[in-house]
Amino acid sequence: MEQTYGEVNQLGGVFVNGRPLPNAIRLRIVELAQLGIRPCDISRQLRVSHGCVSKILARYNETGSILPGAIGGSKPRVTTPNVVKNIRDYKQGDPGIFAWEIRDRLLADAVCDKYNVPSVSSISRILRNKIGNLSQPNQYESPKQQPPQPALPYNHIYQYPYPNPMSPTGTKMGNHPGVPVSAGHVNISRAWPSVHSVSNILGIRAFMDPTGAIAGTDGSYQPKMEDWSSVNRTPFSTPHGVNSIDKSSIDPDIKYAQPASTLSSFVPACAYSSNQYGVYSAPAGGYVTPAHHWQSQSASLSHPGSAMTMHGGEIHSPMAFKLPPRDAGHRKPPSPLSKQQHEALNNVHGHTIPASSS
DNA sequence: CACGTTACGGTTGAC
DNA sequence: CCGTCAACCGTAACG
Repeated sequence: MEQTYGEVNQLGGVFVNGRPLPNAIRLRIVELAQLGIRPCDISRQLRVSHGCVSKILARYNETGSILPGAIGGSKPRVTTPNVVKNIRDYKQGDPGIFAWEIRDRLLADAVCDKYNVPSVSSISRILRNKIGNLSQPNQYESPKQQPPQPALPYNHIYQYPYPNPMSPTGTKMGNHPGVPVSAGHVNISRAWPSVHSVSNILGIRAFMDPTGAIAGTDGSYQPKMEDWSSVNRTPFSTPHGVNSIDKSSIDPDIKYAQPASTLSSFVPACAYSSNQYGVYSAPAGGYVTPAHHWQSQSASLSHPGSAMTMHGGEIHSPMAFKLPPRDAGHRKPPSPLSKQQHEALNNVHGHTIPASSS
């Protein structure tokens, strides 16, 4: 059903209402920002609303992730069977106990951590609804849920083990190996200026959903981003600290990456750029190609020096269909960008879009 | 002019 | 299986 046509914003950029911007663009936003390019310029160059640029950048600064948040679904329930059970125990142990006292005890007993401890009102509700009259202990917790505490469904397994120091016990996510990281080489430390790296993302994505990675190629607006997004999303735990993403993971392509030179450092293996764009553009682009990882990467990395350039290069697909670029073209102000920056911007240019669709 | 914020219309996915 | 709901999205517009 969703052909997901893209819509065109005032800047001439294409977007799909309700859906996150493709990773490539998000990444590019961060990259450019790291180069010192101003948000307003990034906005114009990538044709993404400044509000969006602002939001992505802010999120990146805060979490270290460029990925969108998890869309849909329900918040993880804090009132897991285990929690309910404990509440019941507390109540039975001391019928006169106050909800806030129960809350404190949950924390004290490490049943919950500050991130998932139920609110006082929730506890009251639990006492009222689920526990009701203790007098009749036969009614146990919720009817069905019995599953091994779903803990945080949100960040399922993919949650990354944040190095974060303060991580609250509770939210123990599935930290641990499970993660994609397994991919052999971890780290590619490609020295991003910031601690966090964005690079992997792509990697992750590719890694997790190969098809998806190239996805766009088929013309559809990419298969489910949320998948990968969840990868690094950090729900609530560790409000910051998240640097998450981190490099660890992936970057399959990195292997190709050569010790790139300086610039490249800013552009992680370019790996991403290529396919990422596919996400949106691919279809029509004519790129349809065989899908594989394309040339891009190879090509690109090859020239360290010009790294960015190329990396953008592959994107060339003209936005042809849909919006005549006419407007955009000239508006570019004489911003004081360094040459390097300009280059960076340039390549970025042509992002296209899904428009096509059939 | 730059940019933070937010209303709005939209999508997604757990329940 | 379907509807509801709450989370997220990006744009547009306001300040």
